[in-house]
Amino acid sequence: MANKRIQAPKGVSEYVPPRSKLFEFVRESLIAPARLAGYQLMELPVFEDTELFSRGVGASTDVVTKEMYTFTDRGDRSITLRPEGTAGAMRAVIEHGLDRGRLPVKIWYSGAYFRAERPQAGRYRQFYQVGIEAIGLDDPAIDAEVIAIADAGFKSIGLRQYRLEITSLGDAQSRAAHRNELLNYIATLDLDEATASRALINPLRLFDDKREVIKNAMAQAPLLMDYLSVASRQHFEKVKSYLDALDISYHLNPRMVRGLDYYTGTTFEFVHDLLGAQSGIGGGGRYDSLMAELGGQELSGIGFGLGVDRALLAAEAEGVIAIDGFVSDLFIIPLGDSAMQIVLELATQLRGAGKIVEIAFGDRSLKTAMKAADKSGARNVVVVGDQEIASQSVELKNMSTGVSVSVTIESLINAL
RNA sequence: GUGGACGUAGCUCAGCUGGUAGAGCACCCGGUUGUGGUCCGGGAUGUCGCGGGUUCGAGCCCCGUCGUUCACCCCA
Repeated sequence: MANKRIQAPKGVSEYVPPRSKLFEFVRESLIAPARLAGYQLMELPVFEDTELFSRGVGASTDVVTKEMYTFTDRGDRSITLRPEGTAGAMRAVIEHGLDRGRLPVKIWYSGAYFRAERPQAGRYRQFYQVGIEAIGLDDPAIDAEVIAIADAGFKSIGLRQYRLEITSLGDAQSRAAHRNELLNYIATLDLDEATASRALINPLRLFDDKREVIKNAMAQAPLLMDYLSVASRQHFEKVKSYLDALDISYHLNPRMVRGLDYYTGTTFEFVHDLLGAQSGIGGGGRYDSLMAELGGQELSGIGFGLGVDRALLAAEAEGVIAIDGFVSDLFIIPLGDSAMQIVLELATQLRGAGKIVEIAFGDRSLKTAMKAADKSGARNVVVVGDQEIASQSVELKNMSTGVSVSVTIESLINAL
């Protein structure tokens, strides 16, 4: 009886050579600007107490109500695979007392997140995000800095065909004032049951509906932007002026809706043109009450999450990155067993000096080994046999020019 | 979760109105004596996603299932 072939779980994204190199490049590029701005790493668990998300992300959100991987562990605890990064980061900040220390707390993180959705292009059940959080400052300048960091990441990959959309969700009083007006307006509409019940949970959702009928119906709906309190309005105006000063272009989108309940004030989203239905490559915003909600100090914060999978897809769609061959510095071909011992040692030495060095294993013919060297993408090749061991020198062959030069084994490192 | 399309060698795909599988690329070996990329010769590879059904006979038809993909939904 043949063994059943085991496949990866449905909808996970995975990266294997040679494309994994692009993934690595994209992930590192996205987070590099945060490092340069003084953000520090936080490495967190991929699973948390379920309550962290129902309280932090919001019990009414789709993410919490129907997309979480929740299970009971052996100690009868309800555990959930993290669907996003901010709640866990806040939990850790509070647990380690960072919110009682020097402010702002500036952290970055990177890793896998989980959502049990139906898979689609750019939407996976396990996906990768990098994110940052800046906690403990209300200064609109840091809103602009956070947005600028995300933008710098995308730009450094070479992405061009994306746009930044921003809005302000205001403070609690702004939203309360608007919510009443909006519900009154929605009450005048003739909606199907599903839409109506969604509207009751979060009326802002209707702004995001893609159906033409709803779009038209919502065209005259009151906008939150027009109900901002004086403080919220001033804050948002400042953020915009800083973005202008940074020469970061943005589109005001007063109808933007975010799926996580904790967002307040400045909120933003990066949308890419070439990605189909799953076009958001990153997003984030300010959260005024999340820290307190999770039992920490009453501090406001702002952060973002950028989709590594989608940024990679976008970069490929734009043709700004492509798989190139693997390149190494040196390929060493040992002839015979005593040569192998020396080569093993030599390779270790060169690698210690930071050189990428591969060895021809398997005792194959020289011709075959040369072919292997060619295919490996090595810039240089040396053969080590009895002659070389006796003379302590090797012919260093440049694979692109075909030219060899004689160098002593000792000085090989300088010749690479 | 709902609906549509798809699932044949590592990859891209072909396979006529059902008669038990092929191409290109890639891969492996060789073209003698210690040097690759071209060329020539040779070679391996698939339980045709999986399970069941119809049939004398199924990669081709039917059902189920798993997966992929696109849209809805949702969002990174």
